[in-house]
Amino acid sequence: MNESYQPFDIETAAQGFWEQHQSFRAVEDPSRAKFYCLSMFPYPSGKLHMGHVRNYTLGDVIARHQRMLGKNVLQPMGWDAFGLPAENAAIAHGKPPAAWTYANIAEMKAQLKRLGFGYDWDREIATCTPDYYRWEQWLFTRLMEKGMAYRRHASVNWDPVDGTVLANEQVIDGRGWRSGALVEKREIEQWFVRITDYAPELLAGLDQLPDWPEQVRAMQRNWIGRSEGVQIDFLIPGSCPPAPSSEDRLTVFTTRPDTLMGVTYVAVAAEHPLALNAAKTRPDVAAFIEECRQGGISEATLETLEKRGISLGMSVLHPITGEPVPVFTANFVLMGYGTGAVMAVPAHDQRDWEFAERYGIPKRQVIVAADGSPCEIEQGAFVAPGILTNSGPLFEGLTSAAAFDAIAGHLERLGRGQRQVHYRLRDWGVSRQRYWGCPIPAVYGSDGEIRAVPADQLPVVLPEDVRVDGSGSPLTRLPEFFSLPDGSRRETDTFDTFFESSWYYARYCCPDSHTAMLDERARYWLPVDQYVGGIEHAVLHLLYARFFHKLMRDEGLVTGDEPFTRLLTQGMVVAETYYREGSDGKKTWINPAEVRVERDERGRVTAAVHLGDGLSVALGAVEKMSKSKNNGVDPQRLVDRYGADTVRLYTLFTAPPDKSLEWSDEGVEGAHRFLRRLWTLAARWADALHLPLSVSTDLNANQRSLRREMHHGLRQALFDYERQQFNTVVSAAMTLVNLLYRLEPGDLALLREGLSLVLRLLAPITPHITHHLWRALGFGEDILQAPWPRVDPTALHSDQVTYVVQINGKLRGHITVAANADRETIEQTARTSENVSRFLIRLTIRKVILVPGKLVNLVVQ
RNA sequence: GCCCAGAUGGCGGAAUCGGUAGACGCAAGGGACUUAAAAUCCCUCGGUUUACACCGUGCCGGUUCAAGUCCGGCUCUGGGCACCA
Repeated sequence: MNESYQPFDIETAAQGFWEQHQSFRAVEDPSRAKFYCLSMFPYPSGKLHMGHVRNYTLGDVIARHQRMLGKNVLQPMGWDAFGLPAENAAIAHGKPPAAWTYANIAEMKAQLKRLGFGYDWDREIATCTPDYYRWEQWLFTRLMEKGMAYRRHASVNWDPVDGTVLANEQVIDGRGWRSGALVEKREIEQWFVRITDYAPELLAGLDQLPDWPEQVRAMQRNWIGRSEGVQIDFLIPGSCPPAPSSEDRLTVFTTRPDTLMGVTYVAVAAEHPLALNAAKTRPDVAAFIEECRQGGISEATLETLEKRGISLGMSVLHPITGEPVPVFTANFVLMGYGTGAVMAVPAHDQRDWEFAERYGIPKRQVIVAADGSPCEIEQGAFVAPGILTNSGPLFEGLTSAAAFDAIAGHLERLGRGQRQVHYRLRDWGVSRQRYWGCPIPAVYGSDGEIRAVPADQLPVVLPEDVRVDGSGSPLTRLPEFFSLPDGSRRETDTFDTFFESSWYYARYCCPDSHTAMLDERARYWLPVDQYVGGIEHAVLHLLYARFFHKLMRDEGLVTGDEPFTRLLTQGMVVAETYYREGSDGKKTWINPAEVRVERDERGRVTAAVHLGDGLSVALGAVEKMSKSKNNGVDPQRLVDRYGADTVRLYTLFTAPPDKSLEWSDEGVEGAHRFLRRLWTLAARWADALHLPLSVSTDLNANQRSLRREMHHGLRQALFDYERQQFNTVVSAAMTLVNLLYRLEPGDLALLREGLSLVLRLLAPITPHITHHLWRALGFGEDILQAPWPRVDPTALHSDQVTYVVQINGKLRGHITVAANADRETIEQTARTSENVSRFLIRLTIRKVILVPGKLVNLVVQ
């Protein structure tokens, strides 16, 4: 066996072995338990980044672990190939998006292979191919027929200079990213899918997902945002009550009907009909509405705006008192949520309070604290539930909860209100006015009718030979695409790219099915047993995919209600940032690869120096690897230098999967050092291990103790595999290797056992080196086929136990007693042990806490 | 602004059910080997202290024989916010 570790030779050989044996080809086999392990497929941006490497290493470790446990494993890979960056590249470099995308796919696929991930490449998918997207077009036409898809007006970001719709990402400080023009909101007709019809089920289903992180379920729960409230009508004076219509009343939705008696104004969205109506005669209102049209549509932008409004100069009638209530239009009321109008109670809602302060609107307190504690509403809103006051004979003195029912019931009897369940979740707007996406399969007839493209005319193929220049979608300039012989016009919008990523997990089961979206193979493999991906997808992607699964279920395509049984959300990869500040205050960011840090004698970083010019650079914050901060580390450079196993080991060892991973070059060096140590250990004993075992199975006391340590470490590693805490799996493996270094020629049996354990424990993590050493040490042909290791319970047995002795909870000593010692003996030994007894002089023992096998705490006074 | 996380040595992190804080690794310091360097091996490594001991898990308070872990109140950092994927 070679004395030194040569990762490139053994990694190439191992990958050749797997390819030759088709080790990762997944074949349906009803007689075996299946395991479907899926990592979120990448957008083919050009090169793998460290986030990909981390994601796919985690997925591969889980897949290989399950394979060694004997499961029939499916682990596929593909490409989320539609999207904005391809159009940006087309604008910047004049490359057609399709060519750019396919070139990137080829490059990234080679990188994935080089990292040794065990994918079944026969099932590879690229979402930009008609074979794939035709089926989501087909599903959409089914949704159109069912009324699940519909058209309505919705806001987009509009760049008035480029004359194009902008993504939120392309709006920077309220301006278009290329033109620099102030962005406006524009209302256009768009396609929506009724995800809100499934809101109750999407919410309830979260309770059926015990193996999802609670954090993700909480985020989805809040996103769906179920709230119980009351829809309340405020009549518009002068209208005719006996003939109710939407014109004679202003309807608001509130979750706090108990505060109804404290309403001092009503606010409507700038796009609300009442506001638009007032604008016809009021130039100041028209100007305010115009002002509200400025700026982007993202919620973060809208919610951080300064709260402003203007009176519409009209009043509506309070549904119970009949008093007039002034109406404002305000920039914080969203037309898209509820009824686009809210009742305002400044005394009991902080936003209403601030608005009232600003515009001199009275505050009327109608709730007091239930415990009688004072609350001064001039200092701020009192938002907690409490006891009603100033609320008239019907409601005075009720609790908030009782008042909810009493007021809601009263309004219902009056015909002025109705209890309702609302969801924060909005219907999914799927239209994009972009080129590089899946064409929406709809046609607008010359008769004005909107039709779905018939199934036998699918797919609607996206033309790939186009010029993209950033001024609107090229499809709208391609009559050969949109103009149909019968005079009708094809839809030129494309789908949101979340459409493709919402069902790809199912298509991997049968990527070659040409007659149906999914076939019976999907019923074998689904649901996905383990899904791995970034926490940033906690809400949108993971909610849309759950929704799509239910849509496909209702089409009879899949069984089961949820697509992903277990979810692992990995943290981000972050790194140090370095910069230099120019005289104009502008920062130039310097890549960590070009920087050397200097440390003081205690290892603290004191300075950083540019490798090029030797001059100092400033240290920035530790941030997510990004182009803008130039702190990305190219995984390819590391693979080239250390090999795939080192990169895999490092990403797993350096942080727990769900936490952010801070990059360190020295850490990579350390991971590599460990693999060299493993190699050296194996090389040292390779010849001896090939001899027939002559060592007796009777172990001496020292060997029994070593074997106990070994199985203790193994137990830890197996436990951590189950809970997917791979950083401590690696720690346990390192501890085992350290232990094996202490063994001598007389311990060959232990060495053989220990090495076989360590190699199998590491096989999912560093598959290449373990593949090689398994064969080199004569354990077998293919470590993938080896049985998963098990703890030998007899190895763990010991007849002595060490106890910690505390006095009043402070550590004072250790004692060792027989494993079967009784309570009396343990206490006696603890009291009289050397380090302990001197602390007990002149003190009385009040109580003794004994935790069996662990600890004695003497409570003294 | 709203929702969700996180904070432990110089650094990444460990501590499984409330029971020895700092496993494993990195960096640093000292030493061995070497003509030298690299590699490798050995020792030290939270703070104060000669020592005994005391202090120490973001901050303030509480529960408990015992708190990094549980409870209440904060601070700061990060992720998401519906057209980035």
